[in-house]
Amino acid sequence: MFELAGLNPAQKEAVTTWEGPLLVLAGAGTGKTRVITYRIVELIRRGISPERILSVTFTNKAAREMKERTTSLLKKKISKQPSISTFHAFCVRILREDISNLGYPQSFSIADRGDQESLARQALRDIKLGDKAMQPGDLISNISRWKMKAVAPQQARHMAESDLEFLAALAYRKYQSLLKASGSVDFDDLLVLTLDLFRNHPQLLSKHQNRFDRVQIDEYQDTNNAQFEIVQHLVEQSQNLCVVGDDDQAIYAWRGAEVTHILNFQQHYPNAKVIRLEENYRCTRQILDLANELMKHNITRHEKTLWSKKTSEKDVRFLAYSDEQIEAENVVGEIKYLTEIEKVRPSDIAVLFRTNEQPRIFESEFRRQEVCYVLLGGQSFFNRREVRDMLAYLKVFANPFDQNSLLRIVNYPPRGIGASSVEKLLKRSVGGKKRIFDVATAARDQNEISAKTYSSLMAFRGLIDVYRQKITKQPQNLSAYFAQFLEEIHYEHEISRQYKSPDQQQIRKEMMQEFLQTISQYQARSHHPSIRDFLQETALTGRDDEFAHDSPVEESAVRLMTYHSAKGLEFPLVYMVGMEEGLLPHRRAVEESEKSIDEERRLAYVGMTRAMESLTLTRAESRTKWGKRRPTIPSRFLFEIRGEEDIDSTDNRPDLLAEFR
DNA sequence: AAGGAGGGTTTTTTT
DNA sequence: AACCCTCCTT
Repeated sequence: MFELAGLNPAQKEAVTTWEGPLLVLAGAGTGKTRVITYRIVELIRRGISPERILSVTFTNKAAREMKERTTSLLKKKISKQPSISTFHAFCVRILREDISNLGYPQSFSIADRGDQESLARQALRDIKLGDKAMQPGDLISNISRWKMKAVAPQQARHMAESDLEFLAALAYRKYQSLLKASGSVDFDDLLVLTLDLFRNHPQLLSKHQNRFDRVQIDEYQDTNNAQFEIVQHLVEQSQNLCVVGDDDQAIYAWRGAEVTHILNFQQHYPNAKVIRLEENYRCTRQILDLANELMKHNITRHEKTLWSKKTSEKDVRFLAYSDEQIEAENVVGEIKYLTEIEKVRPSDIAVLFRTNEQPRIFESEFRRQEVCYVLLGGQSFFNRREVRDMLAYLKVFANPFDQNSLLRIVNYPPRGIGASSVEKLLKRSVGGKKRIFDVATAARDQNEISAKTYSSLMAFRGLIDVYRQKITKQPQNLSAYFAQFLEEIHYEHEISRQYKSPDQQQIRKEMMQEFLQTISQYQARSHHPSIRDFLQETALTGRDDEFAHDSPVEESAVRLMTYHSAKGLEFPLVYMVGMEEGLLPHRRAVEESEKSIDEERRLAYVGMTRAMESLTLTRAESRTKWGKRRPTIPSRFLFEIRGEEDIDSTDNRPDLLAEFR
């Protein structure tokens, strides 16, 4: 037990409280990951069989690190492993076993964001609700909200209070039927279907209840209703639930997370014990004081007093530059100096921002000044056209009924299967229930498509089948076969043909190479590689940063990421850039409500409390957006942090804000 | 069917 | 500035 010697009394208590419900209110930097990890280790030492322990983390990265940490703490090798995974990955495991009870195929695939978007687009088109009235993204978030509240498409239609809502409900139905017809589930379905299983199949529920008798949930403040209920079902009998979180770091309300779950834990679990961790080991007092000051402006929260023993001579810095170009130049310039002259480790430095558009200018500045950087999180890689194409090909290989993906690539690169022919085939496919290949002969016989188109289509089907078979037979050659396939369809050639500028060509070919590399990396580490498994992994975890810390390049690279992706991480030096009204707090939050401002404030708090030694907040006095340069207003948070009036003149704030919109 | 020109729209955050 | 859609010509 001597490892526990390093823990403070509160931490020790949290680690050794094993029976019954436990709520650990752990402020930023108070060692909550440590507590969870030690709990797992102690439980195993106490004789609880590892596979009976379930620990749910928020990100894949956290799960990975927790696994590594537990194995190294245990010293002895154990034959069975505790279940440490994200919520979604946990649900996938359950569904792989039992989803057939819900009328889905055992081998369902997971629709990623790109799939969701094209399904939504198609649904909106079919409902004749143009992109003008509702963006695919809006439809997706509506659908997500419905699903989290367990509202079926039919119900949604009856509940609609406006025409737009009614049409959205129709689109929801269309979306869901297209999704199901392709044998896929989306992210929300993973939770909703698991809950469905638990609610309506008692014998399956008790199977899973008996499987786990210790359950831990990290970042509990960010659980949504479905997750909350799943957990409730799971621990119904044992009540051995430990949740850890911090209401001040709740930043996922927009995704359906409910802070009330952590705030009302004691009502939900009347026997709950509550332990507070309030000593911060991460930040210097200078940083922590300002962060606490900021949070005083949020009214509805658990009062807590975070304190730190760490001090430093360095103060938190507030810097303003004339525009975003100068801001980037200076921040990168300073980082260059720090890493090259002061020999600061680049991976100890993080640049944090609110939106995914912000890092662009920093990226080119890092490249120009030749400082190694890495852009973490974000789905930008998977939004690239080339990557989406290649994913679509893989999906067609993996799932012949994935019509959505097939449509994306059936004529790309162009092979003589035009839009109007596809349109006619689609009409015959009965809403995706039949494949376009299967209705092609009939369409040709009735002269709906030309003989030429027909033969291209059949040749394409043949090619797909050949490669599908090759890959199925020898999945260990996945990446080689796929590269060969791309060669055969002249994909790279198509890039050169389509993009005139050498710059564009190079970037796009690099994307293609990078994707191929992602496949080889997957193949190298997987014991039983398969397309389906690869796709599942990419859908659940995005691009694999998994081996980030192994690779020497990334080890020596400055970190760039959003506040959301920085959650749970820490860095000796942190730069928060673009501290302006409209960016942080984001414009949409400002337009919405006071509540959304509170969440933006928590976002700023999360950002500040990532910093261990040094924190710098910068802003640009003017910024170019949509091709227009506009003056900006300092973020209100800058004032709140330092006590209202401190900062430069703010007389014209309301007018400028109007102009910003 | 293919390719190009032109016009309009877009950017919150992600498992 | 990047992307998508639509329309027009070949």
